[in-house]
Amino acid sequence: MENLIELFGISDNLVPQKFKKGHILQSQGDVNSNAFLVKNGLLRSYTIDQKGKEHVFMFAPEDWIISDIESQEFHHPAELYIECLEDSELIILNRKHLASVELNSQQYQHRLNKLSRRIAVLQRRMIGMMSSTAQERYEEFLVYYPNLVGRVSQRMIASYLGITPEALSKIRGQIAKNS
Amino acid sequence: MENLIELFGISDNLVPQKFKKGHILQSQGDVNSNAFLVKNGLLRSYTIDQKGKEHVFMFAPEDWIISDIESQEFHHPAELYIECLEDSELIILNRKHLASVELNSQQYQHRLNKLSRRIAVLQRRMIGMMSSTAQERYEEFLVYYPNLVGRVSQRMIASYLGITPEALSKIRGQIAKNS
DNA sequence: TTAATTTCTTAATCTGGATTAATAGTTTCC
DNA sequence: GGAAACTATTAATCCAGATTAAGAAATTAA
Repeated sequence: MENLIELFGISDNLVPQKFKKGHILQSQGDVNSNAFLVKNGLLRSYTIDQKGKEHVFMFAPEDWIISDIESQEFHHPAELYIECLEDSELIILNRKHLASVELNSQQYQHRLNKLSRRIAVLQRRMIGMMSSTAQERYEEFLVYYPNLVGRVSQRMIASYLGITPEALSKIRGQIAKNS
Repeated sequence: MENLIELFGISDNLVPQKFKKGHILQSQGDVNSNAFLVKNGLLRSYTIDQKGKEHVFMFAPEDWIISDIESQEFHHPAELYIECLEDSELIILNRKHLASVELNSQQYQHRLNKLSRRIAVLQRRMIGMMSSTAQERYEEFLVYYPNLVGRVSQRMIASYLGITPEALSKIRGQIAKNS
């Protein structure tokens, strides 16, 4: 906990709050969106598009921070829902916490580092989306997030990969057969 | 120019350098990658995948900064090529410049803000990629980057959108017909 | 504990965009 | 200034993954 204060420069309201599986922490359109630090449990963010279809944007297991950056930093209505996939303990970081005035150089560097990593992940995912088949993306997912497999439904993995559950099921059948 | 110093905390080597259209500033695999601030001209970053196909990752017109964040921040070999699409004047920012020790709070905030915006753009693009048709993505591109249309070839717009030039040509034909 | 809902799978059919190919401009550059 | 190399377009064919449908297994709720 001290760690958090040191690294992020957050000094109060650090008591983790408990939420039940299925709880929606934030909805599309919300204007005062928060960031959530996962102490334990699992969250996901997702959108629902014009055609009513859900698309998982990211998963956040222990020690991850999840938020709709555009909404949080630039005060836009949130595009993303944020939902508990398991009973979770979370530290809620609102704009006030994150915009605390006096950070030291190390704390700023830490935040810059976190954001850079996020960009790197998105860059890799975007490139994968443009250049790899669904099967290749699934296999990469298994390598990058082995700890999420089994904890998250196939339906949601499919959604994260940008395909239907039926397509993922077929791919899994293929992989099982060829091995 | 003073502006740059103030905002970014970069104090030397600020002389812009000139490069010709077609010049490759950085290649996939390079280990000491830079960031490039475009004073004027136009750059793009792109990858070439296993199958030898090119995918445009981003365009950078005047006042944009372009880099392969993962390579630059985390010292990985670059995934992205960076190329001049027009004769350009650039300020090259190497790791030393960007890691300068003494930044003030405002300068840190400025950098955090820049990275957050980049994440917001990638988030929107990722969601669009998962939930919109090629035509919808093209129409959104026209709205978001009207100044790039005409300056960049159809081939590269198609690549940015994640489709072939033939598919984009068909879409353009459709749009022209229905209006 | 049973009923209702959700998840996963298999299979048939459909479709948006890829691939291949051919033609007509444009640029580039000896 | 002319050949070679790219760019854009149209059209025919193809295919990865979507859609639709239906049944079996697992979860949730009452």
